[in-house]
Order: sequence, then C-alpha cells, then structure tokens
Amino acid sequence: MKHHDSSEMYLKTILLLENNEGHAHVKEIADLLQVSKASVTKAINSLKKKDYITQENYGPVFLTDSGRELATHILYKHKVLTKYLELDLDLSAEEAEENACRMEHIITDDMLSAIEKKLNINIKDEMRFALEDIK
Amino acid sequence: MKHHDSSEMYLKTILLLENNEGHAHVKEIADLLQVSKASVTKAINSLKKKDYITQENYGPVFLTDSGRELATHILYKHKVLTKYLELDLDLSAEEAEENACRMEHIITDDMLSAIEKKLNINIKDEMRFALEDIK
DNA sequence: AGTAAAAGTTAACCATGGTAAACTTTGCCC
DNA sequence: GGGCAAAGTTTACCATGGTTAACTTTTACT
Repeated sequence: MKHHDSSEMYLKTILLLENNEGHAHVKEIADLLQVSKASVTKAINSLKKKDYITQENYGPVFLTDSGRELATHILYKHKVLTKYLELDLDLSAEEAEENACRMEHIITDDMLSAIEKKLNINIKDEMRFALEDIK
Repeated sequence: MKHHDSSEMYLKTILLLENNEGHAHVKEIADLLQVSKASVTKAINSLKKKDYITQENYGPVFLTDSGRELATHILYKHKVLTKYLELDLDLSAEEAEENACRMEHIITDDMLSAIEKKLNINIKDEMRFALEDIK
C-alpha cells in the first residue's frame, strides 16, 4: 500500500506559479498549498534529488525539463478530469475541481485515455492555466 | 495535506472475509491485502480504538455495527464506481476494478450521488460481494 | 500429554509528510 | 551602511503505515 505522493501537488503548484507569476518562491508555494514553509523546503529537497527542479540556496525554484513535463502532464490530467466531471456527471465547477484534484494522482493511463476519447477534444491545445486550478 | 487512509482497505477486507468465510483472521487479511501480519495487527489496534472492530487477543476480528456500516458503504462505493467505469467509460472489468479501488476512498459524496443518478440503479439491493472485490 | 507448526503479537526500525521554533540569509528603507 | 522584516532553512519533533525478526499463544497431530 503506497502513501499519498504529495510531490505531484508541489510540481503542479510550481508550474502554475512559473506560468502565472514568472517565478516560484517558497512562500508562494506554501501559501497556495496551505502548508508551512518548512514543508516546502523539505519537498524542494526531495524534488531536487529527483532532478525535477533546480534551486540555489535562498532563491526561487525552477522546473527542469523533466519536471516541467511531469507537472504539465498532471495539470493536463486535472483539466481533462474537471471537464469530464462537469460535462458527464453534471458536477458544479467547484465539485468537479475538488474531485479532479483528488483523482489526478491516482487514475490509470487507460482511464485517462478513455476519458479523452469520450470528451473527444484535445485540451492540450488550450493549455493556459490559472492559479485557481490548485486546491 | 492528508495521507492515504488505509483503514478503509482493512475494513472492506474484513467485511468481505466475514461475509464470505464467516470470520476474519489476521493471516487472511494479510494475504488478501498483501501486507505483513505485523501490519495487520497494527491496523487492528487502530480500528479497535475507533470502535470499528472487536477482537480478543489472538482471536479473529469482528466488525462492530458502526464498522460494518462504514465497510458496507465503502464496498457499495466500490461497486457503483466499478459499474460506472465499465458502462460509461468502457473500461475492462480489470481496469474498472483497479480504478474503483483507488477512487472509492477519495471521491466526494456529491460525486457518488451524481454517479448513482447516472446509473439510475440501486446497487444496494444486490449487495452480495465476492472476495475478488479487493485488489 | 508433548511437541512442532501456524497464527498472532511485539519490538525496533524505515520512509513519508507534516509541524513549530529557532536560526540564517536577503532585501529594503531610512 | 545599519538595521529590521521578510523569506528561507534547519532542527527536533509527531503520526501514519509499512517492514523484519524474535517472541508468545494456539492448534493440531501422534
């Protein structure tokens, strides 16, 4: 039984901050995810070890290519799931967001493909994300 | 950020064992969930504290009323999700099972209601579960 | 009844992911 | 440029949930 992988939430948040603010600072990440700065520093160290981000001491965080790729994929899943839950299950925007956020880390690739097929859209083309996408 | 709640998996497994075998022993739970007996003993102690199960030392485990209620609800969610994923997303039985198992612990009540509405069935009436429902 | 195997528990350990409090570094402003 | 506040880090801690190894209890067989 695996534990929840919180690193995906951090990556997603960093991507959104880079895209929207141009930089991802510890404080901003902590505020968005509602965790302490100490938790962010810990997560950063773990992500650095996996080469998903770079950071010089006391400076902001930057996604590496592979980090950006992963983060983008998670955000993509989030978008697809949100749309799907709204269109197919008639969930409100908030409910869809909430459930997408919980599901994006756990669904199988096959399930994602099935949803893409059902939506019959390519959300990749309209990938512009807002900060509210985190929750 | 909360960690994964594994207690739901234990409750579900105990319910299935009670229903199918008439008893839930540590060894059986460990085998089904593929964890060590030590992990099961730990989980049992935690579930006892929450009054979801009873157990005398070295004996089998029994669900309390509230434990059975919770376990039944989780199993119900699992069934509903599995059916939904099969019917609505055309997932194979295995893929549906796998994703239902991951989703049953995290979806909101509103999402469950939406799925029930969409399926327009009352699975509660046909609640007879098999051991394969765990995964 | 004696004993060996199976079942269950305990102890010591590991990793993850969170915290508060104390500390260091940075940046800004007078 | 001195000093203070904000930002970032480190330290020491907590809980969960897993492990192996060693121990205890129960069961089952001859």
